[in-house]
Amino acid sequence: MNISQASMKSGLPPKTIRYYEEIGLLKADRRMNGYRDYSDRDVRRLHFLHRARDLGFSVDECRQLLSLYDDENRESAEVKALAEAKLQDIEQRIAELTSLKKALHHLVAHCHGDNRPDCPIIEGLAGNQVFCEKVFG
Amino acid sequence: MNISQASMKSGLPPKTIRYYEEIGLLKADRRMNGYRDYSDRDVRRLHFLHRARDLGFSVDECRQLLSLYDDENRESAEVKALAEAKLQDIEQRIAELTSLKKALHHLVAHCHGDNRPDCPIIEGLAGNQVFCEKVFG
DNA sequence: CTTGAGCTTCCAGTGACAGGAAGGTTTATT
DNA sequence: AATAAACCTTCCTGTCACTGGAAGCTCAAG
Repeated sequence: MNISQASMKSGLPPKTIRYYEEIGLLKADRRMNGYRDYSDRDVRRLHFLHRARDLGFSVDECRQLLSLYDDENRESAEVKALAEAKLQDIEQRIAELTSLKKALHHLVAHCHGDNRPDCPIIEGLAGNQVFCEKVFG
Repeated sequence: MNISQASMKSGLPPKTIRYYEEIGLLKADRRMNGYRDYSDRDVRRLHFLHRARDLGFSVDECRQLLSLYDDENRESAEVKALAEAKLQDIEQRIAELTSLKKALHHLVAHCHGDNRPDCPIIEGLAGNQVFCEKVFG
């Protein structure tokens, strides 16, 4: 099937599919006319990539996952290790964002938000000690 | 002072400071020899940028914040609006990551992780309906 | 036969820098 | 005074994972 069919079935834009081919992630057969030709198996693998990317795996991690996907003799422990590492990444990012959120929330909560110029958010960003102590405790 | 002094005081790498100048965020005076020359005020503004970036504001948002920082007649409501929008962004990102985490955690939890090849993570990524229903309920 | 959709490749741009090369300046040591 | 080390400059490239667009094929329909 043509690339647009593969795109619809896998959920990946054609541009992305070509890009994956360019970086050697998933190469397609070619027809006489030069058009790419995707099999059902290709589509399954594209779909797999789509979901793995959506789950936060980098393209390089997807490369590993795909080779495990293709490997009939894989050990599930290897897959699990990858997934657990990614889980840790995600938890780390959540923790970082949560502390950002807290800090910003503190600042926002202390800003009266009217037409006067004095603003604890600006002071907080400036690193004004007095304001920071007031705001962050 | 030279760029490395400004770097140490503001916490931004020299490369970043030059980049900020290149994109018109904060331009520095020049000495006879072509070296950049930073005042204490410049350092305060660099420091401000550093904290704003750390709090998750994009460079363009930092541009707005910096002009508000410089504006003696700013209205704190304007700053607050920016900060609240950013707060929403952050909450959105946390929500997305949290749902990622859930999905991945489900997959990981159901993988026995031994030397056998059958693996709910791989099946889940492949979109295998049977496995997905088992794993995600 | 023409029109329009679909396919191809290639080039440029995104955000926010980081790394490194080539070369000028300043400072410290010998 | 010579030299070496450290610091500064600009410019170019690379990162990550695409996205947009241009120029030029091919294909299906009317």
